[in-house]
Amino acid sequence: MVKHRIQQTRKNMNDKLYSITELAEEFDITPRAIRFYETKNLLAPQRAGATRVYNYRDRARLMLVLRGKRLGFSLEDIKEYIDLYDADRSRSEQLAHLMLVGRRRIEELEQQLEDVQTTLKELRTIENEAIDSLREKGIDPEKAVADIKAKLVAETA
Amino acid sequence: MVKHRIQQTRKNMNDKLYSITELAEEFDITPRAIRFYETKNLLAPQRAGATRVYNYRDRARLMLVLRGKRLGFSLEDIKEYIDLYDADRSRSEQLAHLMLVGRRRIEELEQQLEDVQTTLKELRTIENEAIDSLREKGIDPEKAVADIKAKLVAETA
DNA sequence: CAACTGATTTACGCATACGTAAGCCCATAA
DNA sequence: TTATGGGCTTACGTATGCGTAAATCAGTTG
Repeated sequence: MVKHRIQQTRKNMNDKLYSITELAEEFDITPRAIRFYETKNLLAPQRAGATRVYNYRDRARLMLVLRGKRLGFSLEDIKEYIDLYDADRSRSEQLAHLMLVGRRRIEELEQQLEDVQTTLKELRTIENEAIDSLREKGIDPEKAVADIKAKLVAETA
Repeated sequence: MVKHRIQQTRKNMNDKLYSITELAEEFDITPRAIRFYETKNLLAPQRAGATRVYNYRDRARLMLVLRGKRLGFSLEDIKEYIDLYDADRSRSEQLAHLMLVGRRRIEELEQQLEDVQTTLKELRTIENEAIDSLREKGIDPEKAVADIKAKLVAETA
């Protein structure tokens, strides 16, 4: 029974449809951006008349796009990446192409992984040094940070 | 003696100066890009007359810029990051600010680390599936990839 | 039925990150 | 001395990734 309920739930999830603004609000982007991705062939939602209607697959693709953006890839690169998912797996030439393009991406990402780890180390070192310096001055680092933050917020207003 | 020689070597390394094209060629970018970074205050080489002369510190900064770019950061963000290195460590307010900005960057990079790892997993899965599919078809995956690669190179020419 | 909400297209605008001349200066090799 | 190889500045051009009207249209509400 429980299993059945879960199946139902998941089915409902997968059947769920989204408007462009729903997706925009969920991912904190503008409808304009979503439409722009469509012009770049990153999305292809159904239409109800002229109105775009997104299903869970469209939503998943959008999430891939946004992750790609966080990684600093261009929309063109992201398209190539998404195409890897949708690539025709029947022809062996396509499979080989998939491997080729995928491996290039993997190399890039391995470099990026290294860069991120290096930078994280550096930033944590800087942070720890700052904490030590503040303690030596008899200042509570956390309080100092909170104060600065409050001050910056105040300046914004 | 050996130590002395090492010192000498390092001293020579540190004293080494570079022209703009030398740096450009070393990092596979254009002199124009390097000059552009300077207009954005990411670099500030000495001048011999009008000619830019870069020392090892300038070179290190350039490397930081390029790593930031690989991470997908804007030049403005990169400047903020570099400024963390050069920040005034004497005033406690500066130290607190350093912590604040550094922590924001750390959060971003932790998200990015997660994204990179997730994407790498997905790509490796895709690659392995492609390899399996090709093997099932009695095709040597490595040869297939090499063939596709050669074909694409041929098309370019 | 008018007004309001939310969606669509078309189109111009804008910041980022350089590319690409164009024109000029300077040094060194032939 | 001429020319050839950098380097410099100024300035306009360009691709990417949307933002921002402006005008329109369909559906809902008072």
